[in-house]
Amino acid sequence: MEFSPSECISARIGILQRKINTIYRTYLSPLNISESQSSILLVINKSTEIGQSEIASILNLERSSLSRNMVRLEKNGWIEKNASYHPIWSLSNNGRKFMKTLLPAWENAMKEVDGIIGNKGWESFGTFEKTMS
Amino acid sequence: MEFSPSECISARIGILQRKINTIYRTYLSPLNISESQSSILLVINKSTEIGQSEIASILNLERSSLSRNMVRLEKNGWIEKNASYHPIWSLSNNGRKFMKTLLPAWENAMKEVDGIIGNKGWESFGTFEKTMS
DNA sequence: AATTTAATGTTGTATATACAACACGAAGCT
DNA sequence: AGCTTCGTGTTGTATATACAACATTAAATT
Repeated sequence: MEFSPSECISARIGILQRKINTIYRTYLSPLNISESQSSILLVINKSTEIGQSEIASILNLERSSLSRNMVRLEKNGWIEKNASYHPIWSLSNNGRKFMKTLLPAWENAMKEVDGIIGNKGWESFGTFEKTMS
Repeated sequence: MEFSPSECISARIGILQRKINTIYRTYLSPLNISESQSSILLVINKSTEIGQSEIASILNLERSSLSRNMVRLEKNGWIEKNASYHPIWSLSNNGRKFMKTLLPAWENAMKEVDGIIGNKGWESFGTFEKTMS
């Protein structure tokens, strides 16, 4: 037996993500936005205009998963598309306004994580991430 | 601005988990079991007998989330409990049999991840994990 | 230009997850 | 003993995710 079950990388990374997302939710839920939706907004905000498949590629999300996220974000009035099929997405006016409250909340979540993991955490995570890319 | 949005730890760890789970699924789905359910079976298998709240604590799962996972695992016939409330769980005969096919499949998933991340990946992940515990 | 093929988006179905609210049971307290 | 409190388990509701199947558009081939 080469590996011990307690080493299970999938279980371990799942535990870590649940811990991190719990922290994020304390900052994001007052704004009525989830971590997943926040991630997508950050991607759109960075690119100004971006195709749906490119968002899926960046976040490694299955097409159908992203499709449903986009419906939710659009329903919340934060994003808009230029066509019904193969849409190019951008933030709506409302969405740009919303980013002004989202970004500070997101920064606070990042700061709390930073206070826990420290430089050592950032560095080791970055090293691990590179081995997966 | 202290952090750049592209550094978002929650988004990044989500991407990594989706990548890893995709690998796991190629090995586990032929056995008709999900990664989450597999993780729980590994925990029960290790402890022989274990309370539900302890499983939740080990995997950092919300009570209600675990509750539904247990229903699914029980429905699949892999686990059994000694009481209807505050149950102590253990593998069923069927479950013990199933572990003989699950463990090799799980090992293959681990080996594929190992081939990607290598020693550097394991070490950096372990370092990161410690900063979160 | 018409047809075929590939890429992309959505819908059906199932699992996974969390929070809130509720239910139950075990200790403690009086 | 009766009541209260706390820990624990389940159910209601919403979001998140993936795969399969289908729909639609774009691209390529003839």
